[in-house]
Amino acid sequence: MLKKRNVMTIGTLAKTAGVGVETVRYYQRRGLMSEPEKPYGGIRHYDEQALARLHFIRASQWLGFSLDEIGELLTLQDGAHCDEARELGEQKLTSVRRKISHLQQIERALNELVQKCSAGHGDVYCPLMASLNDGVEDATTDKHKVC
Amino acid sequence: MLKKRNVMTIGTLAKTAGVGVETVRYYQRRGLMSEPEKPYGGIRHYDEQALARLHFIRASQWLGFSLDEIGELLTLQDGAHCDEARELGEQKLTSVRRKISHLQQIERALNELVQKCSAGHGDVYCPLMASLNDGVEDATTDKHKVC
DNA sequence: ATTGCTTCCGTAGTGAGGTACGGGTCTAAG
DNA sequence: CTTAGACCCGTACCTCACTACGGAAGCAAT
Ligand SMILES: [Zn+2]
Ligand SMILES: [Zn+2]
Ligand SMILES: [Zn+2]
Ligand SMILES: [Zn+2]
Repeated sequence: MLKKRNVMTIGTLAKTAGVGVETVRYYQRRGLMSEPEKPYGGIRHYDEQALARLHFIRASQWLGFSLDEIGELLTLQDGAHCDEARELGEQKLTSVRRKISHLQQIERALNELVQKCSAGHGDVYCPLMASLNDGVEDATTDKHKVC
Repeated sequence: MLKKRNVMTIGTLAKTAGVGVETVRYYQRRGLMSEPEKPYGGIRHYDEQALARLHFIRASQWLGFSLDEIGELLTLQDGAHCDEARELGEQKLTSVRRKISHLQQIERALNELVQKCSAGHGDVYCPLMASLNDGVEDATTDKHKVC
């Protein structure tokens, strides 16, 4: 794993960025990274630009962007289109907030069910199971259609 | 769509429960629902038990259970194993809470990026893009490995 | 009786984001 | 010089929860 001053093989690149080799090749197939020219009969080498690109992809991915959206972000990377990139970011922020409130709804419902069950119902029907059979009351059908 | 006193065809059942016919058949293949006996050369009919089962599945699914987990829940449905079902519920609750805090982390990071960008950086580098290139600082790599 | 919607049944495809395999070629260490 | 371990490349496979397809047969209305 000698990287002669920012020149790496695909394996070193992948390990440095914390992804698998196959993942890098997959990003290349998706058009998110370019494949360097191969010296005659030799092995491709990658520089720190490639590493930066991998960082960009993983960071964007962590923020919730899909690989398609990341492709779009990459075309806006030149700095001249930062308002469009910000627009994408705002949309993603909205969708993240929607996901959070969806999960919080679920959290409340689930917590209530577990509480009711563990509050000891003496050999009568289990309110947890009963609620599942009834459809978790109004929580599921009604509100889920909204979000 | 005549349901002669709680007897339905698969299509009526599906529509009543708000799912597709194919979905019902898929649940049958998964072993989550049983397939009623078919009268000679005729059409299977479903009763309200089947409908209740569909409600159970969709409610559990809404709470974040996978179809495999729902299969497990169904075997605990008899009321004698409600502590085991509650255990599953508690695990799911934990995982939902983990997801929420994960998303909240993302929400903070994304919000900060968008704010910094829209606060007008006069034709200099865009902090949003810069952060993506750098890996969104400590947020991504470090903390994501924890959760 | 003919049209036209369902049901029945098996198989196959979707999307997202990879992961695995297999056979060939390179290269570095011993 | 040999051999272990990368690399190269295409293709297939994976999970999850559906969704679609295709052809035969049933059932209801016109
Ligand atoms: Zn209980
Ligand atoms: Zn929802
Ligand atoms: Zn900007
Ligand atoms: Zn995480």
